Amino acid sequence: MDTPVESTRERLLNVAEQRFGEGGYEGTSLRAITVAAAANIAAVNYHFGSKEALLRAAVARAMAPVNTERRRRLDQLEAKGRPSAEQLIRAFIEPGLDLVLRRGDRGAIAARFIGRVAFDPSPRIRELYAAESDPVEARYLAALQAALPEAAPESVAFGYVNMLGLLALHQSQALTRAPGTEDLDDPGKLAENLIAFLVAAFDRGLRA
Amino acid sequence: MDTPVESTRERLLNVAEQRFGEGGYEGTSLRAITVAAAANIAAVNYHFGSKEALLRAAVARAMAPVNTERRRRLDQLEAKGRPSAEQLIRAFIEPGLDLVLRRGDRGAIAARFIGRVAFDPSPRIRELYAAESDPVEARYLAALQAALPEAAPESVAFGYVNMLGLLALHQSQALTRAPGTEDLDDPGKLAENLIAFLVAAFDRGLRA
DNA sequence: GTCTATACGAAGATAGAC
DNA sequence: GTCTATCTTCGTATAGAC
Repeated sequence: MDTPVESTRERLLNVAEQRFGEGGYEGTSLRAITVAAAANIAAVNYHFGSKEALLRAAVARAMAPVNTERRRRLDQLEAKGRPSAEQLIRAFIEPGLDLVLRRGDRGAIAARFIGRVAFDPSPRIRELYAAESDPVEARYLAALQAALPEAAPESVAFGYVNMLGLLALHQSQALTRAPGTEDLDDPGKLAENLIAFLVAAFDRGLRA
Repeated sequence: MDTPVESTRERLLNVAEQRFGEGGYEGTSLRAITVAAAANIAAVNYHFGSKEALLRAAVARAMAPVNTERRRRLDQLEAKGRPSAEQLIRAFIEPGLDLVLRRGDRGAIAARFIGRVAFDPSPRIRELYAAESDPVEARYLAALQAALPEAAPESVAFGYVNMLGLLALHQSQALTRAPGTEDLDDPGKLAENLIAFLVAAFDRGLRA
């Protein structure tokens, strides 16, 4: 087997994912990233163009498998008829947490990174995340509305925002859990707890 | 009537609340704050000691009325017997959103600020927020557990984290709402929708 | 006690030589 | 692709005016 050395570009993306997830975008210097990636200060500018473009590339790379899996599950569910709210919530949450389930620490780092980006204080940065998750968002909203015909469209949108927010919250805490919730470090348990919480809220907590 | 001019210290706190809420802690420079507050660059260091100490003072000032009101409501509820989950959730959420309800734009700025601090990428900063909300947290957890005797303690803690997260999410969006949820700009409607969402999730979405 | 002017070292970003 | 030089802006510290 080969042991292909990671390219400078890949090392920069890996380190950026880790450091941006730890300290946020503004709180992480390019110098810290390039030192940890054993690259020159100017390498970021060469490979990506700017600090923000590096972030954009890292978000796109981290979100790609999540979006692919969500699309796949939606296709599969819709091929069988009208999906239930629970099926849709599961199809949304599990790909987000599978990052942690299936890829170990590497995936947990990616999850934390994604969660942090989704909650970043800067609108510019949240828009990056929104742009990456937009493609499937409209499909989820339409399917959720069909599954919950009695709920007002604004209520369904409200529930979707909450689902996105709670997923990002737990993703961003993937490596730093709050006291009293340590047993949620098991990503499978966390997924089931979160899905149960959201299903109850969608089924009975949305207004007409 | 007097029209007492705000002190430099007050102007710095007001501007910090606004700018930190807009751009985050790392994304906001002391220079931007001092210029907007018509103060000298060294004023922050003189009045507060450091940028972080300014943040700490702003958090304490913004959280004080929220904590006072939460304590008052808890006292009142517990004087009447064992409060329900819905009563407890309401007593937690409403003071957080009343910032917006009762104090107009000034309150919305404070709410956004608090929401952003609660989700800051830096653990140091989140701890500032946690330290300010800690005093009432233990009382809420105990009361929620009593209201939901069949739920496991970890599940109650999980629900509490979610409640805190969703409140912070909607607080931080106080001035920048997502498409499709504009009508939640009415803080009263937002509060009722959020409470209904959480009550359903607590009552039927927590595991034993 | 308050506030101002000024300076320092670290960091972000980029242009151009190699 | 890499490295160096350079410009700007950052948080902080200090000396001294009012």
